[in-house]
Amino acid sequence: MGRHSVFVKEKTRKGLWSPEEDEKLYNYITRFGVGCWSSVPKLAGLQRCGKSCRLRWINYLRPDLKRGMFSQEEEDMIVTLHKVVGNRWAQIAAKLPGRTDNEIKNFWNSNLKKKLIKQGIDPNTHKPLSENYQVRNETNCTDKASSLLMPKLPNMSNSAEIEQPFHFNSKRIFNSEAITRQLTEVSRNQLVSKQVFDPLFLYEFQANVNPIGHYVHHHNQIEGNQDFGFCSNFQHGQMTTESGISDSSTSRMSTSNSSNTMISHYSSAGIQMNEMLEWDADNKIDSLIQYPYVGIKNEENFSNNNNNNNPLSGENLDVFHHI
DNA sequence: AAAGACACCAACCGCCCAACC
DNA sequence: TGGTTGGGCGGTTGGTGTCTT
Repeated sequence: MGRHSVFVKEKTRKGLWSPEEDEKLYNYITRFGVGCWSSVPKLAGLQRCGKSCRLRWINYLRPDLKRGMFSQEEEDMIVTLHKVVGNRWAQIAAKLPGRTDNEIKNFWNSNLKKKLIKQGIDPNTHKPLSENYQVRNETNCTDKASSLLMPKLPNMSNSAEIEQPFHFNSKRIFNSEAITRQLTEVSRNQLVSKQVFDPLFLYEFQANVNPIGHYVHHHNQIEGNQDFGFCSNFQHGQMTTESGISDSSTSRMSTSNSSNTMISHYSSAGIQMNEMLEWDADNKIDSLIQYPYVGIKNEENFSNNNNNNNPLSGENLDVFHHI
């Protein structure tokens, strides 16, 4: 690892974290805070490198993590931001409270990328695929996303064919089909050129979902954020649902089936206009990312919600008792 | 029922950069 | 001023679960 000589000298564990390791790290950080990561493993009694501890904390143990499914706003937000900043996941994550760059990156690669391609949009350029396809064919481009998926693409000049979902895994396509059904050529263009939040769309979207199971998990996650992102049925490395099925793309539904459906859905995005406007890294983005949230009622402040929680409460530490 | 294919995601790797000495 | 260290980031990999054949 070159400069990170510590990792070579010390016997460091690799691979998945055990519940005991999680507990040690969690207890240490919540008690003493994040100082020098390189000293954390020793002080916390872990045989991990500091870098690994940092990653584990940031991507998994951190109390303010939202976890669970991405809401439609979050999806739109990611697409919109990616259009502007590209693969700068950290920048995108900074605008999505409770989400990590790694999480967003994975979600993009496993879900959004394909969704965009299905919509006839090149995920790299955010332009219609038909144009790029021609260019790529001419230049023999070996881009992974395009080259792998391109052979399956229908003729994008035929709008009727665009409506046909590709032959993805029948279960996993579940959400995507619902989305695709909603997306006429016009609406799809709107999605790209101007993000539009459509509650009805979401309502229909959810109508196909078993109200129990995956969904309940997410519901608890968002509205009952008292447990810092650890839900009561937390298991090591997994956020399980009542049906015992771990989260997957299949369960990426909007947030609530309660009477507060839309409200919690709105707030679940955890995005506020003032937060966006504070983003000085790329001012040109601001104008782009404001419109999806116009008119959105944000009754809860995700950040505040989290800040009000006590990270050292027994409830939070209780998560490890379930492991 | 079993094997292969596929999808997801946690974690690792390597590079970059800023801070420190 | 140059070397070292630590943190951050994006790309990639490998394990695991699920689906298809």
